[in-house]
Amino acid sequence: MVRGRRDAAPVLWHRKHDHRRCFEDALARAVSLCRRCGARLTAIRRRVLEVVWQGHRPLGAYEILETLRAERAGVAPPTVYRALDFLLGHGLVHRIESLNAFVGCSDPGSSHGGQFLICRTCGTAAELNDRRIALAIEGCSSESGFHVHHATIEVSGLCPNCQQSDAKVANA
Amino acid sequence: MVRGRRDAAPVLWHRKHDHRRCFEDALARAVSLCRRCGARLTAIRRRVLEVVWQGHRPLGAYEILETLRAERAGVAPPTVYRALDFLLGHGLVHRIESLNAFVGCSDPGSSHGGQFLICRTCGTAAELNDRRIALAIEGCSSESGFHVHHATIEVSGLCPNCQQSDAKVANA
DNA sequence: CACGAATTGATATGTTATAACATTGCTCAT
DNA sequence: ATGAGCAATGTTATAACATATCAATTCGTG
Repeated sequence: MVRGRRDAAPVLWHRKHDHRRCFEDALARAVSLCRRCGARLTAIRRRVLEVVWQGHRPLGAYEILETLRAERAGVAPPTVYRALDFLLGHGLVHRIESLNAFVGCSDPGSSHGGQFLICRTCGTAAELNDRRIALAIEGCSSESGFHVHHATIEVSGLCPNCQQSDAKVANA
Repeated sequence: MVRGRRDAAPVLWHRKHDHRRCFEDALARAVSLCRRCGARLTAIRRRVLEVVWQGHRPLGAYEILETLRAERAGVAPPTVYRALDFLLGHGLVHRIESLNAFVGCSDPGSSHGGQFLICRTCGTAAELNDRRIALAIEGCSSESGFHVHHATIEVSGLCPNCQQSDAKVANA
């Protein structure tokens, strides 16, 4: 449970990153993952996944809804929530509890709780998946006799870019 | 930031625990803490704190509201939310993001993010405050150049009691 | 093609949280 | 004492997030 796989996370802010590329990769992985397990990545589900990925920050369900409504009439909240449930169930997106928002999973296919660094200035969220954190939590929990099912880890703070911006403002 | 102070957490489930006593202690600490920093622990705020502590599991704002309404007429949501904001601001309660609920802080006065073990069967939440977890998160974050402000850590699973109950059911 | 199951549409409603402004009541300088 | 200033609370309305329910449609399969 709560298996971390990478120690060095490919954090969003480390380098300029090709948004289109990362999004297309995610979509391709989703398609192949669904094909393998016989799940139906229908048009709506696929579109919701695209919208979530293109936002590249956690999006609220009603933000997604607005985007869909601009494309086709008559989309209602249940449509979005059902698509999100599907995507959550297949590990293609994560829910950010502290924001009531959703974000694409950067490592679908591997079973893992999400670990997120969320910038409270620019709103971007980087998915971390660090074994040390998972192990620390698993360790403490089992010392208390607690059996872990899922760990929600959401760290709020300042991303590197926004720290710089802050400094500039302070110096001005 | 996110300083853990104890390594061995006094987890709720370790022993039978005197509910009245723990609640009275919490209230006494709150009173003295507010006196020291000049904050006004008014009747409403105090009552909300009592209700939250007596629940001894995370309570939703509207659950608290119902309790208050049974005692005095005309209490509305803002009343509860304002009291909760005050209590959150002074570190007397924590918000559980994954439940949209509130729980008394077992260690007010020390600055700390909350770490919670939440049983998905009985609903109780035990506050942990483990340095190892805090350090792991601080470490990973700073490796990514991220400056931590607040860490939300909410672990869902089975408490010792409910693991036993499950086993009994399975054997029956 | 017809069947059953999964998906989506449509409407209504439940749940959580805050905005906005009026009122009360306390403190403190005069 | 007294009233200006401010913090707290009351009151109403509404925003934001989420789900229940049932009808209609679509899709894969025999």
